[in-house]
Amino acid sequence: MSKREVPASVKDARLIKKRRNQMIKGAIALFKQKGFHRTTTREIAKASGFSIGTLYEYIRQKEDVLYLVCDRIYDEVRERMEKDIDTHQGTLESFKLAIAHYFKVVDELQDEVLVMYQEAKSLSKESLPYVLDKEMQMVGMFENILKQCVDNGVFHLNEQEIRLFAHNIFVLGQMWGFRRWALQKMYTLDEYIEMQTNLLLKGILEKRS
Amino acid sequence: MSKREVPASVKDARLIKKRRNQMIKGAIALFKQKGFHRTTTREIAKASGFSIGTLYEYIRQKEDVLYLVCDRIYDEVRERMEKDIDTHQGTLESFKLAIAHYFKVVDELQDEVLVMYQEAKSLSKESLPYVLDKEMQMVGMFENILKQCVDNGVFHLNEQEIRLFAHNIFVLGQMWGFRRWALQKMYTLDEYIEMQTNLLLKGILEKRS
Amino acid sequence: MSKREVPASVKDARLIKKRRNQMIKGAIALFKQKGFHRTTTREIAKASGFSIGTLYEYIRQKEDVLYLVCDRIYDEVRERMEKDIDTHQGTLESFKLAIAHYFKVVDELQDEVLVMYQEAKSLSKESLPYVLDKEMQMVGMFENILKQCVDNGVFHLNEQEIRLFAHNIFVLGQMWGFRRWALQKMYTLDEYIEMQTNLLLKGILEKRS
Amino acid sequence: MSKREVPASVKDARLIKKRRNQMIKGAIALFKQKGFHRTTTREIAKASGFSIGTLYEYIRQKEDVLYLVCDRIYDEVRERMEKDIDTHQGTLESFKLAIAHYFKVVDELQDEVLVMYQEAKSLSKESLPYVLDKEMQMVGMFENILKQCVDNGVFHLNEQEIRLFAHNIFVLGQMWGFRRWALQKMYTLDEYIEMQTNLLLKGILEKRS
DNA sequence: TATGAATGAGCTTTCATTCAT
DNA sequence: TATGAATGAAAGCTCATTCAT
Repeated sequence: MSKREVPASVKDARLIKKRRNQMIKGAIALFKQKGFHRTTTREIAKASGFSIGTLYEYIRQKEDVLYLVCDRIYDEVRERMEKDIDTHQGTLESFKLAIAHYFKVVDELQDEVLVMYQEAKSLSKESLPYVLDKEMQMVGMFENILKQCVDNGVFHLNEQEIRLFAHNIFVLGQMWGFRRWALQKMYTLDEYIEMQTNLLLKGILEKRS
Repeated sequence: MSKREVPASVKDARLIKKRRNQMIKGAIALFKQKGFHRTTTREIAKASGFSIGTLYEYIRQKEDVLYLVCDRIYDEVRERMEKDIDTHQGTLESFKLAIAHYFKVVDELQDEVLVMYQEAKSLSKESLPYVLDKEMQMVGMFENILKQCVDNGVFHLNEQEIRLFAHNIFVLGQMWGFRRWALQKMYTLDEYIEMQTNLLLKGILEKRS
Repeated sequence: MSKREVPASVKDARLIKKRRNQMIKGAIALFKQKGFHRTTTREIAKASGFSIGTLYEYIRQKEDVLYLVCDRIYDEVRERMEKDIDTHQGTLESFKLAIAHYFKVVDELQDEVLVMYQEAKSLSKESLPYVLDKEMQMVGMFENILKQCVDNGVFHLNEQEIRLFAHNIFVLGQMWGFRRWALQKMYTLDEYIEMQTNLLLKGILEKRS
Repeated sequence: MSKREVPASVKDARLIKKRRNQMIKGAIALFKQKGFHRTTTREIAKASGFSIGTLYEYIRQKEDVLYLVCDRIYDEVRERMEKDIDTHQGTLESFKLAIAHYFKVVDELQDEVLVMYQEAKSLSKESLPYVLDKEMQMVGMFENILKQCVDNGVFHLNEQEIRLFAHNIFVLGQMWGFRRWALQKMYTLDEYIEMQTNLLLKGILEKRS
């Protein structure tokens, strides 16, 4: 799985990359403002700095733009996560740092995350699985971190609990973005991170000893 | 706030209620399948059992249908919650029951909740606040339950924590619906309820004393 | 010719008269504002003080309203003309008075005249002749006045000239209404009357001896 | 003032000119038959020789077509007037020629003039002033001619009279078109010109000397 | 490769007219 | 006679997509 090939008429791979970068950048800006459906292909072309004809040299359908955008956003998030996080330590501290870092990445990319969050459902039956797969990889990252901690005896969680917990972390992170209208009025990002970390951890830390 | 009046050309209030019920029912079925944007007004009319002309006797714009749908879904959720839940007991057991009940309601209405979840953002700047307001009322319900428990000494939480916790409960409930493609493959509803309740509770229960 | 029967479902002639009066009054007010095409039958019904269903008890088609309106406006103009003008004197003074009076009537009914002027063209091929016929009767009135004057030796005009002159008077009167955006900024009604009368008269008054 | 820019999506100015010419020609033909309101945009597109989509590449709204049509007709009328008329001579003969020429132009373009005459009022508040301005320029042309004659002592008229007279000429010219159902049955164009010229002139020629 | 004019299916919305009550 | 809910044809307009240049 991992990547759906979006066919282009143009051959030059270098050019494809360049043009698609322009396209993704322009499209995200537009999708933020008006959503996928209310954005026209002409607008995307214009925001990308080329003509509508050129746009269609690099995609087949409008929906391809959405796929490329979603794909890119996940790459971006994962890249930032991987750059700064060591998922293999398996200590309480590394777990806390991972959460904090993830929440910060969501905060930085909150517009992008929101776009993907709201528009991914408009992907075709064909494209959606690729994006969901990427999402599961992100969740999988949290699973791995948790597993390391469990292996090290920091937490006691079974397989099922690890999975659910990873989902919770993933969603509570996104929540900072998609419920910003409520949350960001009440807390700073740091407060949010601290409170959520506490709540999450208290739930699973071994309390007897 | 509480309700935006959607203007109708027809005067008979009873009829408005009846027709709008048909409309909401038809629209939800369609929005489930194809989303708001891909559903046409003609389809809505047809699914509602009347003509396109009649549809427009009961709304002014397509978007009104979406508002009506969102509004109804929240009423439905709240109604079911209120019917079976006593929010004033302030006991651990009542808290657990409230969560379990909420999760069950989300499960029963999962299509509806998903629709509202995914499409609400397409509401106009004018309508959105009304829907967000309803959402905050739901969150407020959890806040109240938590407050009662805190007052009774069941939990120790400050104002900020209560609020965040209420949001978490709300979102983790919805999560059962909007991440069903992952979660419902892994757990039954009862398992989900039990595990989440555990995780949530362990985080806040007073452990020593 | 003289009148086209607009069929009504209702039998009671008295009622027909009453309802049509309401209708004409309401319609004129609306046509003034927005023209015939932009006025809906619902608006006409409402402005008339009854329901759309009732409206259609007294007409067959929307266009009938326009016909009734045009018909009424001509009656109104003619009625006012006939009330105050003696067309049989054949003196210079009576001619001047007739013109002045006509111009004053146009001024008083300028909205109505404008409506008829602008909308009559929307009448069907069937109705239009009846309205044009009424218009010709008005022109005929001026012809008669002119003829009397010619018979009395006040003017020297042949048949052709009388006819054209009557048209000129008719149109220059209406002009006060339909070019009001220009004329009424430059002249008062009295100035307009005086100047036009002078110009008209100098052209035909016997100048020698 | 002088011209309202009607925005086009297409950039090639040459093409815009060409397509709009087709459009204007097609639209005039249709407006003649059925008026602006009863003509559909699809009909205009078809009569112009292109698709509805293409039509909207060259205008923004249906009303723009009407504006373009009115604008063109005035240009056409003025162009023809300017080509053959010297407005600066200030002789009786040149005045007569100007009237005759104007009446002939109205006769040649009588369908166009009629269209503009009947439909201009359907222009939006935004466009109308531009058309009225053009109309005033035409009237201004007659004013100038009259002024020259007054300066040369051919007529004795004050400012106010010149203005009114110019309006009269303008309207009596149009009258040949918009009352053709009556006038053109009674007179030939030449007769009409001669009679109107006589009536107009006798009114203002200096009679004593 | 890049362009942008052309296309037309399809959208939302309106409104004259009907007819059961 | 009066009502107004129901209808659906038809309107204006948009926009994803194509293709000749």
